[in-house]
Amino acid sequence: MNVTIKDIAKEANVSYSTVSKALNNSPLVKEGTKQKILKVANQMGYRPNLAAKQLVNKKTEVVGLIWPTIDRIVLATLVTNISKAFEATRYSMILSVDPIDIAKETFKKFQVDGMIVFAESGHIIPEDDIPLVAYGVEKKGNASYPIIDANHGQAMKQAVQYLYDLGHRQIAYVGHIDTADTLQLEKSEGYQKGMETLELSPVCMDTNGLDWVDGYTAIDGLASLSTQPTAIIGGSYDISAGILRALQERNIRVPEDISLISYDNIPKMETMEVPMTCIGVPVEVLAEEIVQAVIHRIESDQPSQSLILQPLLVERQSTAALK
Amino acid sequence: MNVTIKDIAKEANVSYSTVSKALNNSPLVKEGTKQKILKVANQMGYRPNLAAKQLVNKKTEVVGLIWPTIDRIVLATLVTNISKAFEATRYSMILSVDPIDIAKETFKKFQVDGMIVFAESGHIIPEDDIPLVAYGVEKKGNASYPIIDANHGQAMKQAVQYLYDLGHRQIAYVGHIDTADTLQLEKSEGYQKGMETLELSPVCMDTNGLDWVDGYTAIDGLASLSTQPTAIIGGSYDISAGILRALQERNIRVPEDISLISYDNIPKMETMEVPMTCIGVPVEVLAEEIVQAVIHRIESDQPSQSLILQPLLVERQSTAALK
DNA sequence: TTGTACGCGTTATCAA
DNA sequence: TTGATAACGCGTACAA
Repeated sequence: MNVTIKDIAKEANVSYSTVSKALNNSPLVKEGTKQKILKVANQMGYRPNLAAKQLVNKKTEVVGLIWPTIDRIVLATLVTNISKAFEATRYSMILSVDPIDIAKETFKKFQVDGMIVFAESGHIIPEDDIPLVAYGVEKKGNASYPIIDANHGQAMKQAVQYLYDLGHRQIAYVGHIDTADTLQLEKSEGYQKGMETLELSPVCMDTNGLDWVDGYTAIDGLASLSTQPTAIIGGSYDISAGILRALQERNIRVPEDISLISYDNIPKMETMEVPMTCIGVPVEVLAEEIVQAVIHRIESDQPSQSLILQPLLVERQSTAALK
Repeated sequence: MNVTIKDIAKEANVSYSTVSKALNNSPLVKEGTKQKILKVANQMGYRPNLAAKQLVNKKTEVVGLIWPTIDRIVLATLVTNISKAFEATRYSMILSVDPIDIAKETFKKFQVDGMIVFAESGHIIPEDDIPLVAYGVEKKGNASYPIIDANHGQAMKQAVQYLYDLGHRQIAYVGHIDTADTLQLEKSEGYQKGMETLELSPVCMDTNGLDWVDGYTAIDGLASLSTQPTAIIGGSYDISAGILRALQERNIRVPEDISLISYDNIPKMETMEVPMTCIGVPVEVLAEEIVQAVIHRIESDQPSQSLILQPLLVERQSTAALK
């Protein structure tokens, strides 16, 4: 049997409503008694009963995160960061790896206050009464919920400009190009626009996938290019890791022979064999924005805005000025 | 505002206690009224309030799964399968990716009925009042909770025997050998014992890691072996995928030139470039056993037993009899 | 400043 | 077979 506020009341010789007030830090109770009650509660190992609270408040202070594509590991870092970001709030987060519909049912059962959804690009989620925020979904038509996403195109343009400023003119993009995945398309298009703006001719190497091995094997095509690039932009962490390895095996030094910059701004970039210069919305920022967005949506009546976050370039040792 | 049993009672002209009975399919209510009530409830879109139920029952019918090492993707398949396995029960599952201690706190707050923990090998989890089942943790001393695990050593012996029966005598093991990870050690030791039993001399190739690339690069050492293996046992899915690719790039055909069998019994093995013969506890079985174990622990007073599950060999096209 | 009493939505016990 | 009522643990208006 768990200890309740009544038990505490008995122990502290006060009524249980006073205990309730004290525990909720109400100004309606004298500081002295408050302290005494808090102390007793602590000693007895009191834990509030969420169910009872919820029954009264009609609030759970829980947000559900729906992550149906658990096998796409890229998002794991983001999930971890979102989870951390919630620690600073009064909300807790629970996770479901079920398909969206099933997960929504489960979360409704739990009466979560809000939901975050990671969905495939272009996919619209039917929204019902529970506040919902989506991450990385293309805004087709008018979704009724806010969408948080990174500005992938802008990131690519910025990467091109950065390399340009270092003196590079032969800049290749290695990523998944021939795909229906709008996220990937935004990246390759951003790269191309960036190149055109600077009057450079784009060189794309298609990885035909998003895994390490795809970046690794794409470099096989390097030799057959008519002009050798002095800098490469990798489309994602995994791809860039594969690229880096492939270059090293060919004794092409990074950054002395080729500069390499990667999309995705995550801590792992720091600890690669060659610490990687990268571009993208820092994953902590992304997490924080997503968390703030759901909370805002839950607590405010004003409609929440969709949000496109701007990328940040972090310079490390994989890029250098052209000699 | 959600519809409650009282609303239904009013609508159906019965008392709300009758509604409660009807909804719980109690035999204490006439079939006719039961049907009527069910129909009304359905029409009104009734959803039971979990919090209220929980307040009375002291049960949430929720199990929490703690998965702190979210970045080790191997477990993703298992998580998905466990989630599916729960669908057939009256329990729901929620997930936390926080460190064990924090996750336990969160789950206690939710008053989950039980927990499943994926922990690092050799790590003992302090258990408190709430039923707990661990997966894949070495039983050091006497943990107070049951541990479900696969018999990795046995799996390796079985793999060796299988290849032996196909006529192979030069059987190499490619996996992470020089490590403190007891899971990996059990595998390599199982292999060695299996070889010794058949009076064959073991040949180990250390991958120094568990990723795709580790299997891929380990094959670099193949040429320098004094005797070429006719069969290889890969230590995990990722490793074997790397091995397969490396072999193909060297124009070594699987299974014509070398037979390849992999540890890990997961559906993905089926869809590899060469459908992979594999050994291990089928992930669906593992999931089912884990789910049954928690539920048993929750619902029965008898102490639950730890469980070592036996592997199953699935023959596909990556292995063949020695010509 | 503290205590009393009620209600949240449900189950369970007992009386009708 | 049905209905009234207490209880679960907590928050809160209202009374003391």
